[in-house]
Amino acid sequence: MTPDAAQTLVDATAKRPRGRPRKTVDERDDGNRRQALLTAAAQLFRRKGFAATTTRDIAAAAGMQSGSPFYHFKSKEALLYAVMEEGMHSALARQRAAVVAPGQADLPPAAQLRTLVQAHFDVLLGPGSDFVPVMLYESRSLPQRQQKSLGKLIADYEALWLPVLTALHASGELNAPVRLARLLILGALNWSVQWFDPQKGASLQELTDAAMALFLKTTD
Amino acid sequence: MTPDAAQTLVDATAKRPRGRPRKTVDERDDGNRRQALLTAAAQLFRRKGFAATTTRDIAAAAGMQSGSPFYHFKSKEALLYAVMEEGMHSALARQRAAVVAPGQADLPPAAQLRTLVQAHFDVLLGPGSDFVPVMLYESRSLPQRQQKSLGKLIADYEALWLPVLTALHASGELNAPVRLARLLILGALNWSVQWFDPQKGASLQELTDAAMALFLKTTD
DNA sequence: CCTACCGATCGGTAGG
DNA sequence: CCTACCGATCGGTAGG
Repeated sequence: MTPDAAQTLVDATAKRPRGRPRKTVDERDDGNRRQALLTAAAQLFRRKGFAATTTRDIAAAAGMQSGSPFYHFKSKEALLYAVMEEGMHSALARQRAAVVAPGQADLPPAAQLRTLVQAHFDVLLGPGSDFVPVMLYESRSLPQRQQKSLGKLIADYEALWLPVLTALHASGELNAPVRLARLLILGALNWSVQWFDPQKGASLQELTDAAMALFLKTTD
Repeated sequence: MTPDAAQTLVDATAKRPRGRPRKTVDERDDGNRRQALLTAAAQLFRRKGFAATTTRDIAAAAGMQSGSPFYHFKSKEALLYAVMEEGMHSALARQRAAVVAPGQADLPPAAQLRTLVQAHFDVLLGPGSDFVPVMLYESRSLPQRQQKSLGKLIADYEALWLPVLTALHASGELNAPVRLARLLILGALNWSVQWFDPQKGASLQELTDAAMALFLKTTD
């Protein structure tokens, strides 16, 4: 480093306002590193499971040293909870947007169900879809306290399905008790996480078609 | 201990035949301890997951010391594999017996499907049903080698469903591509492991009814 | 966010 | 199948 360069740095420091020091472009983004941890954790938790994933794995995947995740999260469990919460929030936002989209409420119930099913598949299997599958398959790794907390979000999510299924039941298109039907339907969709391979086989479109054909009586 | 009692013990030893010493009734049964380990492991793997379960947990649940499981199994993974294999073997035997039961082949396809569904629910949720759920939810914890080995049993199991679903598709009672239908149906059933509570709510009978009503078009 | 580290736990083994 | 133990790994922390 030349004396001039050093001088520049010192000058820059001298000109800084009080309080939290600014960082350079490369190091900026406070939330950036935290988000990198979340993404890495979601991916690893999904692939290997929570207990089999090391905080060191996660740190490495986010380009950090082994102790650094604990600067952002109090514990490994807190990281898991954050992953699940982000997953549920985005899934809820996604479905709510679909439900309140213009004209959606005027569609026949079968078409409304299709919207829910398609969005659900996308949340589970689409790009960047590691968060919700972790929520689905690792919730027992969470302390009961936080399981209850997530339970509210899950209840909200499931509540979106009930009016649609009730309407379909009333019209004779759905021929099973509504609450059991919801559990079975969501199970059929959730299980796709275990076998769906985006590289080969069916598209999400075909999957949605098959699910609709399976669950609903054709009334036309 | 009185001198007489000690004398009796010594005499008993003197009268024993050569070779492997006989054990008393309480300690007998070579395969007994192994089976106790399998049962304990299945239960713990199901409740806490494979990675979160300690071989010490399993040993304690079977009434052994921490190192003893390794007298019966080469490794923790070998224990997991044995649990899964036993689960698949019993499930296969169960379904095959149902399929070849007298008169079963003469039943209409819908009734045959009901038999498969009911037996599947019982394998997942009935008494002593920890083995297959472990197989379903922990297979990623197995080395690829053994995953492939289990894959054959799984393929055999799924093959039992195909002719029945094909017949239902032909008759118009099932309205979705057969292979996707099988994946979705088994998913709906398998997911019940996550929510079914035998203490409250529906019975396996009601569950089966709901599934049949959901999947099949009524043709009567 | 890194360096250096601790205490606990865990799968597995030797030797009986 | 038990006793006694080892080596490695892991979640987490102090101090900067």
